[in-house]
Amino acid sequence: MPRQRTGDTRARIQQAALELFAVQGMQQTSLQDIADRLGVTKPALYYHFASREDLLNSLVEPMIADFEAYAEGLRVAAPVSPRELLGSYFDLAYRHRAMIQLAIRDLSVLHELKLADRFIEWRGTLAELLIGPSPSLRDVVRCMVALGGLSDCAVMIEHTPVAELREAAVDAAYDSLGR
Amino acid sequence: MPRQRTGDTRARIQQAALELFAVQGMQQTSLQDIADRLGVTKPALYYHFASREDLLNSLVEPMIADFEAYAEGLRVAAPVSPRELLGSYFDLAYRHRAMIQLAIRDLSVLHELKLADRFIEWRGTLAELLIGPSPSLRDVVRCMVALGGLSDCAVMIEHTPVAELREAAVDAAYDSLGR
DNA sequence: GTCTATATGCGGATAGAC
DNA sequence: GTCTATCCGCATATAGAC
Repeated sequence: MPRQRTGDTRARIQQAALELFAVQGMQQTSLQDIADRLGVTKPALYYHFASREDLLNSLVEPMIADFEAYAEGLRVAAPVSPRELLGSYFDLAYRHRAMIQLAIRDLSVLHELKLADRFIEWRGTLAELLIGPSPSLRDVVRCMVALGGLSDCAVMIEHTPVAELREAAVDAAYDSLGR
Repeated sequence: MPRQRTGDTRARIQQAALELFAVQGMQQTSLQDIADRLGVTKPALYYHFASREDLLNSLVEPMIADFEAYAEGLRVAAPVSPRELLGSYFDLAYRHRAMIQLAIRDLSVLHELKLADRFIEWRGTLAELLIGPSPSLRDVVRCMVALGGLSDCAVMIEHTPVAELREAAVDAAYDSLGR
């Protein structure tokens, strides 16, 4: 590989980290591993990131922003049909499937980064749109099956074209709502 | 608290470990933490367990045995109806909900303990009974939504009486199968 | 921007006294 | 059965030269 033209080292660190995370998980990946993979030393990383947590945060940031925008958009937008909602939620999960796989594999890290609370909040927003406020137990259950199953399919199943997967997943999720 | 009558230290170690795991996760809990909680020192733990991994294994063992017996039982038993299957799977997940919560929170540990493969195998056994061999994409998706949603409900939702929760979850899962 | 060298701490694990 | 003392390795992080 040719040497990088200019100072995009920060981005290269992030990419190396993601590649290693995908193989061995976030928590099992040390700064040493990352530095080795780039052929630099640990202190070099500290020039670009204040701390390990700073690096992690920079990787998770884009997903957070997207999820937060999605939830906020739903809050202010005109009501949509359940199928539309399920479909757009699938798309959201699918966009960030790589990061979600990491998060699932290492929930503790997301706990460190204080994301768990936000996840719950996002889910709550969706749930209320699907089944309204003060839902019954049956509603809560159906909502958990629908949204959980939907994101599971988006993240865990490899299939192209995606449109096929999306349609099948939305159908199953919709059925689990029991109308 | 009164001092323990006799040498049930091994069990007390296991209990202390589980309590700490529930609060801070398996991977984040060191032997030092466990020893401190019992008011003993680290080497004392090594009298009762050969290693940290040995301790972890001893905690997970009962669940493994139960899951394996369940899968084996299905393999040899006469075919059951989808609703019966979903119901018994709910019961299984509910029995071990505490341990499953830990496992979800720390998938990497189960990876260490080489349980991931078995989990996949268990799921496969169930899936085949639900949708037969060589399933279509739509079948795979529906199966993932049904079984994933079912165990999510068994593990994540606090509700008594359990029978109510079970019925609602099985209904939702059954609907997601689309007949 | 990246290096060498180093501080500091915590993790699991063992030796050997009591 | 439990202790004190200790080894070893690896983690994050910093100081300061180039």
